[in-house]
Amino acid sequence: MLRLHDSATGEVAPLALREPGKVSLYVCGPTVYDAPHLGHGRFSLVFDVLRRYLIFSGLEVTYVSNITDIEDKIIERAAERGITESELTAVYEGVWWDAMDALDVLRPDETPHATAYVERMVELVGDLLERGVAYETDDGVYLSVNEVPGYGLLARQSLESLRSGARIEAAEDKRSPLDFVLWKNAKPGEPTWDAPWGAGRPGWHTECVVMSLDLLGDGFEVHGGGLDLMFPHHENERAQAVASGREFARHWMHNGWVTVGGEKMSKSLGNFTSLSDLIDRSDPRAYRLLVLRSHYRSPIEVTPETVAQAEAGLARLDELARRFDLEDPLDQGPVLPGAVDSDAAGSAAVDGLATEAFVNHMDDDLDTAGALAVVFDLVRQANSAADAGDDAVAMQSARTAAVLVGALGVRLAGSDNGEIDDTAADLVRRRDAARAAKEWAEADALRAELEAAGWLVEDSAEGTRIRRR
RNA sequence: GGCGGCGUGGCCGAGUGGUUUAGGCAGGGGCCUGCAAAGCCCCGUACGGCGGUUCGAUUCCGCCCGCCGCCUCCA
Repeated sequence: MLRLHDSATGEVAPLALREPGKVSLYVCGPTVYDAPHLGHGRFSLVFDVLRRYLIFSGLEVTYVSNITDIEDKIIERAAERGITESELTAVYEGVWWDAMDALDVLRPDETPHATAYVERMVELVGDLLERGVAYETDDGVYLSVNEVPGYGLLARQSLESLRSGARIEAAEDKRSPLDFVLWKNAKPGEPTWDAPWGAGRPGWHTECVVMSLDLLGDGFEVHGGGLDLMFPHHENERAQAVASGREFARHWMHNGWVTVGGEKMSKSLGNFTSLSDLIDRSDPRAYRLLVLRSHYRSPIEVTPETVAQAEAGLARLDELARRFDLEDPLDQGPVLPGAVDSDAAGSAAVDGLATEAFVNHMDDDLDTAGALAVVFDLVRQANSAADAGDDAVAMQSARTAAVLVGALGVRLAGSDNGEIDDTAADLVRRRDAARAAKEWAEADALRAELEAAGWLVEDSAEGTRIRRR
């Protein structure tokens, strides 16, 4: 059984299901006012891996991740560009999904948009006002954190210590500096929606509260996001839910930072910050492997060097797929638990011990680095057995490696050698002839020519093989 | 000020109270190869510092040093 770290308790605990066999995840998605950066990529990959692993474990998974399409920054950015908010968000939502597809992140089962849920948010705020836990000011409606049981749970600090650390000016009409806005009263030029207490727009990520509870129901299993969302973003979501008498998420998961030079990545740093840049400059699978190589709660360094290391690891996996002519495990979507005991190719079944080791690592709060080590051990075993002529063992290890790596969402680029054009094909023919005639100088020259054209050249019993590099 | 995280061999990065050990990348030696490439085999004996607990600590405890993060809208 999967055990996960819970940000609310700081402890690793078994995933508690509402209903046997089913699990629901809500992951805070992007605010679409700009292109995604590496941090967005990381959380998407982390929770995609979780989702795939839950499916691999045999659970029926419902995965919801929102698009926040109304927010201060959206309004500002749209105004700067002289376009409407919806024009702006349409553009960046498109960029978002392109990046997700490139990373092989599965589309969520539902992707609710904040603007489609404003009515429900109005109901929630109305309910909170009725219950007397929220109050109106000239600016809007605020939640009174003193009325919320356990406020500070995710910050893991008491209300008192939070209050003492508050660096904001004790604002306007707020009763407590920690009270936060649920509804912002209308300002000229801003999008507004009607509400009984006055037109305006939603405040503190009320959409996540409404959408998660609407789509997944009370007490859904996992709520996740980046570490920076823990407080105050998620704290405030929880506060709204709890204050309205609802049971919110059972587990809170937060992934660590992407760092650059040891510091939290920020938009002003480095040129590797854009997710699209990374995808363009490197094998998109490299980022997944990079994310997988470290624990999801640890910071990761994304540098040209670490990306290159990941690509080198990928090359090793691809080489395995090529050697054993393995199918891409992702071709049929997420890898299902049946993959480990089926015998689809009519070849040896998978390595049970290795699979068990893999599962043990993953069940331990997603020790993907350990799980990956199991996979690489299998790669070596497969090659080693094949070198020794033990094809049955080799095939079993290779198949197991493919299934397990597929369970993590890593695609194998086995047989895709790139299109071999006529010029290259001709060079290959001439090289084979030269080699047959033992004209080594000529063969070497032809190899150099192929390499200069971007081909990776390998000799084999069947003759010269080339593929794109 | 409050709260939290981290410091592992050239690099990245797991893990553990003690028998052999992560794993990847890079590097050295070897096998294979016409030469390569790929693959395989062998090699580095690492855990910030100082104490403590212990038969024994990188792993537990304390202190120190260094780095990083959160404390109102940042994944």
